[in-house]
Amino acid sequence: MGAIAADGGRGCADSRRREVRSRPRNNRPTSWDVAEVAGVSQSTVSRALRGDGAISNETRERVASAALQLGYRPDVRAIRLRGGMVGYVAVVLLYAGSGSRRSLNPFYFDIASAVEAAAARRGMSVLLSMQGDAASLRSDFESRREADGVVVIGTAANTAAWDHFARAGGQGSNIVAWGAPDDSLPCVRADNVAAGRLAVDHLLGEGRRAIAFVGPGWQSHLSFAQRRHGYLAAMAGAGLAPVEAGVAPCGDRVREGEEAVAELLACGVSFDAVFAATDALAAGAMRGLARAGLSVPTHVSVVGFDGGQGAQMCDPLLTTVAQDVVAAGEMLLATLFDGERKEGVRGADDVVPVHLVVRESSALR
Amino acid sequence: MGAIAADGGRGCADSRRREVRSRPRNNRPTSWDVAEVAGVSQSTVSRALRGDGAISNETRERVASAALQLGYRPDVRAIRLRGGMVGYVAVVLLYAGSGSRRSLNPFYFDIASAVEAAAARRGMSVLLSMQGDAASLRSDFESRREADGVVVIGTAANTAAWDHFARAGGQGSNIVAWGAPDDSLPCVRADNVAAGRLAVDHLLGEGRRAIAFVGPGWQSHLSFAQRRHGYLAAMAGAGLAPVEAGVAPCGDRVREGEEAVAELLACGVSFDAVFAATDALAAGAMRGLARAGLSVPTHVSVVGFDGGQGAQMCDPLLTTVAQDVVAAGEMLLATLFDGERKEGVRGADDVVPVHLVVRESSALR
DNA sequence: AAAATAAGATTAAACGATTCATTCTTTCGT
DNA sequence: ACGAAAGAATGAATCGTTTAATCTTATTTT
Repeated sequence: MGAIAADGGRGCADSRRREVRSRPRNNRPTSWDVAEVAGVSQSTVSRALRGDGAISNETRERVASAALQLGYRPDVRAIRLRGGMVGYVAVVLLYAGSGSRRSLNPFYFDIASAVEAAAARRGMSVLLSMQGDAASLRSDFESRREADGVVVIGTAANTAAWDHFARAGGQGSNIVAWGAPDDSLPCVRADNVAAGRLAVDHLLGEGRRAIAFVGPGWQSHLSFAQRRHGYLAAMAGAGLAPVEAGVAPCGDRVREGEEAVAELLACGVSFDAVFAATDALAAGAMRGLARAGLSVPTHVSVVGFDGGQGAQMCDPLLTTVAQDVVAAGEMLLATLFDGERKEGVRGADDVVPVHLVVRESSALR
Repeated sequence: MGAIAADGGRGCADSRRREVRSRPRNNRPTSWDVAEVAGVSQSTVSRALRGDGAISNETRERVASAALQLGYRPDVRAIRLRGGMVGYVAVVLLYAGSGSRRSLNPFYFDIASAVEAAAARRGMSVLLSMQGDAASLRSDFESRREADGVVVIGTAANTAAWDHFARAGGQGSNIVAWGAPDDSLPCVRADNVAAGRLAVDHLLGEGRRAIAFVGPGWQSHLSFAQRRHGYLAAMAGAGLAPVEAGVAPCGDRVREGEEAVAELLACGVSFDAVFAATDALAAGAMRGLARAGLSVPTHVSVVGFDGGQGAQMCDPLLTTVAQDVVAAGEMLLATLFDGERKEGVRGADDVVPVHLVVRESSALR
């Protein structure tokens, strides 16, 4: 005690520490700087700031104010090195189509954005890969293991890529998909069946009876099949016969919607409403109707599915079954990180809710 | 010393090292494992793999094969902590508008995709941030410094954010912008003046004379000002009077284009063509024309600007001045990484080329 | 009053790479 | 043959945190 009082024991200890850890003052403050200012040890700073062990209130406050004063923020790089987490979620966007005709569904960006928001809530960042082929995935995320988890987004028909992901999932990679063609890997989906029902019920409420489904009819993709199933069930429930316009497996583009409607009209099939499995297909359907001199919604009502920004570029504005993207992002990351994995059986609450957004393409005036 | 020599220096050294660094075999191999297999020191592994110092060919090969055998890949977290480059480009997308009405220009994703392709060519990956406010930027990329460079994309009116970036750039952050409001930080732009000229010349070639400009007219944003300038110059060159429809500063959304045209019509201004500063504005203009019973392109031709996927959701398909996104991505990364920085003066070849894509909205039939 | 206990704070050991300063061999020039 | 220089590999410090293991005191128990 006496000795310490002689020249300030604390100051002495500090200067010694400073010598030991020669500090070149790179640029930003570290927990050592905070410790120096607060007059405590570095580990105390760490514990005080994260509210970890036993710390007196007075010390906690002194540390907090020192940190504030210096503008201290912990360095993620060190935290991650120490803690085992990388802090990255890899988001892989899969193209539809192939070769030079490949394209990305703009809605995927809405999902990616929601994933980023959910990741930010967990203190993580997003590594984006839009090149989307199996090769780039292998080099980026599997072999280097740069991410703590991988979110694959896309309804692509690229079976090679999906096989690859399924294999990676089987080998213990932390992976989850949005819109996988089947259930061979953990997957989050919208409530597609409800979506089909919702669309049909809305159109029935408007007095439509001959409601056509525009979308991939084959078993190629579970999400599409579910939407179709909801549509068929609702039609059957109303005692109406379904009208289907075939689209190529996983077909998801404007042109394909236009061609489907054109084919329907060419065959002389009559209908007064369209439920399209995708907003892009719906936009195409509206083009096809316009080409044939039919007015939306006067002659034909159109309802799409997705609820992204694309629906607002159309004219008339597209009525659509919107997915709750925020919930989707949260659910994807929960599946990746918040336990309850490897369950195999998924409950009904693993499904992202949908709701109808009524705009101009179905509002009879 | 004597003890070590007693039973074989190398073998003993290895076992000693193993003892010292108790290895819990978390999951993936480290450079120490490679060193053990190759029978060299850990630091030699590092130097051998990155081809750094003086290493004999034989050792290099032994290390390489050991690394291959173990499937070793250096851990980014450690490299980062030590202060090296990590191979990440942060891409920040800025919202237009604010609050709950904020939205992202879909074209930004095309740019982001091009940046990713350019980054992949350099062996780098993309860290995406779409939350885009100054706060998240500060926490993500400045204070934490996770990326080797930052690409900011957006024509947002969010001056606080831009100020922040300018300050970050001034403080030595490796940063480049696409579509900054001014030249306060390194920036790559499309050849906006040429774009305005291109659009006007095309419309003149169709026989149009009263060509209206729909876009932000004020000085709010350099890119918009340049497009307007190209328009004005081309009109003056043809001896025609300009027709301008004002849009809010940095206004970039469908609704704003629609309102601008509606206002023009309400004022009794007559015109037979529109050049819009953005595809979204052009889509809005077409909506406004349709509402007024005017047909595109029969009564009025419309030309947009951007050339992203959005232009293909419109009906009729939008004629637009397309930017060479591949060149844009390459140029952004070149500015970030390939020297020639801090020049202040930028030559004409720092401008991304544009070209006209003629589709339905201006093709008189 | 001595010993046991608990609270508060400190030391030091990881985490996994890079890199500078050494050490140990060899080879070469004079 | 001896010192110098080059070549090849090693040791140890470093980056900035977290956290287990200690070390002080102050307080309570017997």
